[in-house]
Amino acid sequence: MKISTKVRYGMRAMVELARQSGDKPVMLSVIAMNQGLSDKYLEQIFTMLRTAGLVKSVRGSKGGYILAGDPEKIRVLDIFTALNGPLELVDCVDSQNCDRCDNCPTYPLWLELTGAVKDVLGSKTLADIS
Amino acid sequence: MKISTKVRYGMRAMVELARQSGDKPVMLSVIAMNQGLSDKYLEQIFTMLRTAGLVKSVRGSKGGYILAGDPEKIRVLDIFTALNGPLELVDCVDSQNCDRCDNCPTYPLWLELTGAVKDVLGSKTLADIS
DNA sequence: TTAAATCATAGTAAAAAGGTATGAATAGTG
DNA sequence: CACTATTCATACCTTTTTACTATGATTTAA
Repeated sequence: MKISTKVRYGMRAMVELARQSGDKPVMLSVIAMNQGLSDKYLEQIFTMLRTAGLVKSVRGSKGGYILAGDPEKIRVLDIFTALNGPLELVDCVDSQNCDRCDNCPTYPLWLELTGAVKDVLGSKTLADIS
Repeated sequence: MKISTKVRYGMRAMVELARQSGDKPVMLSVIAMNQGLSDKYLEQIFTMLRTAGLVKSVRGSKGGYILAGDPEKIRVLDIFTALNGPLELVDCVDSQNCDRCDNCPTYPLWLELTGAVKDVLGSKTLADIS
């Protein structure tokens, strides 16, 4: 059970974006350079962040990315799920696709655990960690 | 970020073992049957549980496994780490093997998150979920 | 028109997950 | 003692996921 590089890299990139918070877009190559990441891999990550509506892109020369809103309004949980997919530590937690779900002794445990993670991530914004 | 089948299967198996709590050892084939799991895969899982000192084995005919202690004394966290490996959501949390650790904005986040998970798992015993 | 950026899609090598298979070692039972 | 039932040890295998890399199209400022 590990946090993927997409989430880790993307989170760091978002913090950097928040710190650079001007009206001018920031190029991926700059972020990649500062954070020691691959340009191309970061591109994939930012495609996900854009699809999730967390950043806006400016195409063409002098383009780049900007936060889609104030860092205070962007929840860490939303960044996480954009890059990780839905936060469910076990498949049966969100989608009940297990036939022994209703008398499974461990189900409540996984539910509580997922809830604990969601609480931590959901209570913080990008501003909190920047 | 998902919980592995080893942890999930193993946790269920431990609950079953706790419920069958007699002085007689329980055969793996019985647990595998009841829980709908593969015998051979369960064997691997119980090897890990035994190595971690959570169960004791009785070899030979009429053999099987017994809990190494009272369900009240066996922490869910210990079962988890026996099957998952050390609980660190990110490598740098326990072993500081990242050179940007000290001025990494996301490090405290992953630390807190790992702590939250550890709190939930550490505060429960096998008796609590059985 | 050109250069600099994002966008889109495909490919790929390594690791991890999730098992199976084979046989040895051990111990109760007739 | 021989037989059977169990765990123990190891090796193997297939699929999925992870973590990228590559290629080229599209867009836009200058």
